[in-house]
Amino acid sequence: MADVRFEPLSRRRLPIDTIALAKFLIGKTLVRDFGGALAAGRIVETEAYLADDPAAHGFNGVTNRNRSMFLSRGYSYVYRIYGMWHCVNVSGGREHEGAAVLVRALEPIAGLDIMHARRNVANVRDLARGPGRLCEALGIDCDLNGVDMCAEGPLWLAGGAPVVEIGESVRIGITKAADRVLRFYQRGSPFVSGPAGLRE
DNA sequence: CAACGGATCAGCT
DNA sequence: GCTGATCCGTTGG
Repeated sequence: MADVRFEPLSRRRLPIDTIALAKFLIGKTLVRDFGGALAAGRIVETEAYLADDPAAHGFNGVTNRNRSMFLSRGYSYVYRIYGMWHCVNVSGGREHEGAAVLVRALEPIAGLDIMHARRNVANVRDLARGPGRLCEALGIDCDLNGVDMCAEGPLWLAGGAPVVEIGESVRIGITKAADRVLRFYQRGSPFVSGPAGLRE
């Protein structure tokens, strides 16, 4: 029987609106199960990628890579970036919509020894501050693409603190639609990625 | 602290 | 061929 703190969120609790989902996920928990050993972190930073959004991988329609973005909300979309890293999203919107929320940073809360074993950094702060780093810390790769994150399995979403102060900014590292304010973060958290000006 | 280059490859043009 | 939802070590102010 799993720790009650990590009970999966039910799909009907996930907002259908993708911007609302990106904000909703701040403060929730991302849980990774390595066959019995758990690692988990509190989500402190997200970005929304919308259906009519040139920066979103689903903008030009379904491809083999982005297929899981078009599932109903609450499934993982994992892809490889810059040859050596992975990024994990939570699919958003209605089925076939092609929206997603990128999980950009975590505050580690469980299984820190597991994360340290996977990432060669001294500080807890550097374990999962950034989308590539958090995937490395939690052992997330393309094998975990398309999993149901509203049920216990290798990767799922659980509850968290109900209220946090949420900051907003433009998204990081993109060139298309770079002026849209679709990044959300827990204001003031040292576990948020990006320059200091984008954490306040 | 900011800027820059290297690592490394799937997906597209 | 080129680009990219990144990270890290090094260099310079």
